[in-house]
Amino acid sequence: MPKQRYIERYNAIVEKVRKGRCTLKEICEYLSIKSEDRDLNLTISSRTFNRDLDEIRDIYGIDIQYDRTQKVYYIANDQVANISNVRLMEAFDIFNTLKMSEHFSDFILFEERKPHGTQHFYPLLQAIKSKQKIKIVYRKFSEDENTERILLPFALKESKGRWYLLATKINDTKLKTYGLDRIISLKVLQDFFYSDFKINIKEKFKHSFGIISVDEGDPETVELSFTRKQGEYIKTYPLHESQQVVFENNEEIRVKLLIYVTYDFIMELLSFGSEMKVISPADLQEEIQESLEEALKNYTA
DNA sequence: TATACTGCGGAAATGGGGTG
DNA sequence: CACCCCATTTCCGCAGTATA
Repeated sequence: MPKQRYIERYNAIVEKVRKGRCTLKEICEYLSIKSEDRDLNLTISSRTFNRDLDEIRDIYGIDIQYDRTQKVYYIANDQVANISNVRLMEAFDIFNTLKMSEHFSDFILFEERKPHGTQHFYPLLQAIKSKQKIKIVYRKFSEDENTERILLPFALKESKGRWYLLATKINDTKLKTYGLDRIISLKVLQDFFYSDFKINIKEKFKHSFGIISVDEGDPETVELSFTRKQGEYIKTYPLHESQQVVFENNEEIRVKLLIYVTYDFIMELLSFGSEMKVISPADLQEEIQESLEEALKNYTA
């Protein structure tokens, strides 16, 4: 897979242009410096450079434009593009590092987090971009047998260090999530689809915690009280994008979320143990309480 | 008019699969 | 496992086009 070289190049170009406006010459110089650093050859002709700009626009959504009057390249839509794209680039970087690691495996020891499924990352991205159907062999979380299915891919989503494919089955409008690490094999079909129903992925997941998508009901306002120590941590790594600090003193930090109360969210809450208390809503409070009491029974009985 | 962009053909590199 | 063949990917350079 010779993908890794040009993805590094994309990253290097974006890195450079992000730092400030620059001329083509400066970008080329930057690329040759990078080449020496990484012992690669990233230098390219202007033709390839232009193709790269198209690709970067396509994949990252970063629009690099040329300003004729000043003869410089710059990022046109940086304010919108920023966060999610940096994230995406990080993902690509990790993906590449993992790829590269095969060469260095004796010298660099990666955390054994099982990056299974990342090999499907790029083909999936291609399929999503060009709206091609895919055929996958999938091993369900709960079952042992593998099933084959044809899907219409829509998006990739990251949650807790894992990647998921959001896709629908044929003749079905319900969006499902598939863990990339549970996709045994993947084939991109030469069969294109037209999505006649609009799925607004971002909107759909705006109020969900992880990867469980909710089709019915409304998100709820959840208020949580953390101990000072845990609260500081939560402030730096918010549970959810809607998280707001409503109150804090020396003992506790309270935050508010607007979120679908799903199974995985509850599990997350339980993992805080005594460091966290649910303030509202009442039924969630009860549920957590019951779970903890159940857990306690395992030791007192 | 100078500079940047684009389309296209072909060369080189890469990877998969088959064969002995 | 080494080797070769073929398909695909990636890239370059040319030549023509667009833009200020």
